[in-house]
Amino acid sequence: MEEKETLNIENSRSQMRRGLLEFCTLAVISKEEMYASDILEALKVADLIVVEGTLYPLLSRLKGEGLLKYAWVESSAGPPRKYYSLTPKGREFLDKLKVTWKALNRSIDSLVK
Amino acid sequence: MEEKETLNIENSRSQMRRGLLEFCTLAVISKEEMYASDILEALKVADLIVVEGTLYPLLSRLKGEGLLKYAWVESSAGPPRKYYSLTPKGREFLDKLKVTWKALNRSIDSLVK
DNA sequence: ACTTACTACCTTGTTCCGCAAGGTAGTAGG
DNA sequence: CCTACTACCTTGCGGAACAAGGTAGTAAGT
Repeated sequence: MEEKETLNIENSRSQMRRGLLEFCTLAVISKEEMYASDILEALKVADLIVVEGTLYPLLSRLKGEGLLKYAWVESSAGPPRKYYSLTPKGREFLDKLKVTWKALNRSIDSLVK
Repeated sequence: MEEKETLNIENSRSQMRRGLLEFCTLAVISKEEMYASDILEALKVADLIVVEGTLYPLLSRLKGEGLLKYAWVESSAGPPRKYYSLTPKGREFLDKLKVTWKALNRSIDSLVK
């Protein structure tokens, strides 16, 4: 029963990352059109572990909300890929999230300092 | 169907705050013993909206994990209050979360910049 | 040309957690 | 004594991350 404790910090870390995924996903796509594997890689480099089962539904949701669009692009090796990019609405949304992020940052720093 | 969009940014903001609540709650309690209303107030001041229905289960969970303890203190006006404080284990845990927070911060800044 | 490996898409079921709403009980004041 | 207030807590719901599993197109070896 006590070995849960070592897992616990990991759980808390996941919780922290949670909710930032949407923001980060939009942020990486805003720099460059990407398909799912690119996005996973970009997030992984920034230590934000995500798995396919999380990303695909997220991308679908963001597309459904009109924040993202995609284009099929044939790959030289393998099946075709969906390359995602931001819609104008997606860019506006990302800008708002950036503001939110900055504010949240200040709030938390004031609590933690 | 389209009026969801105005709600959407609020939803995303909540998602961002999510996962940071545990961290912030421990952080405010670490500065000073507090009971639930104090904690709610402290978080509200930092623009982290939380409600009772969120906080009570969280406090119970953290107590169950041995990160918090509490002492009953009689109030001059009203029912007695549970004043929470961090256990030694809670302090260690909070320190780890601070490190996590800093790292997360850097990661996200690198994605967003 | 057929089988194997690989890549890329997506779905299902579980679990966790925040939240809205509602519920209990002790204290104080008219 | 009864109404208002404060402080505790629980229940039911919904959203989202994740693990695991599933489909299908392409390529490469024999």
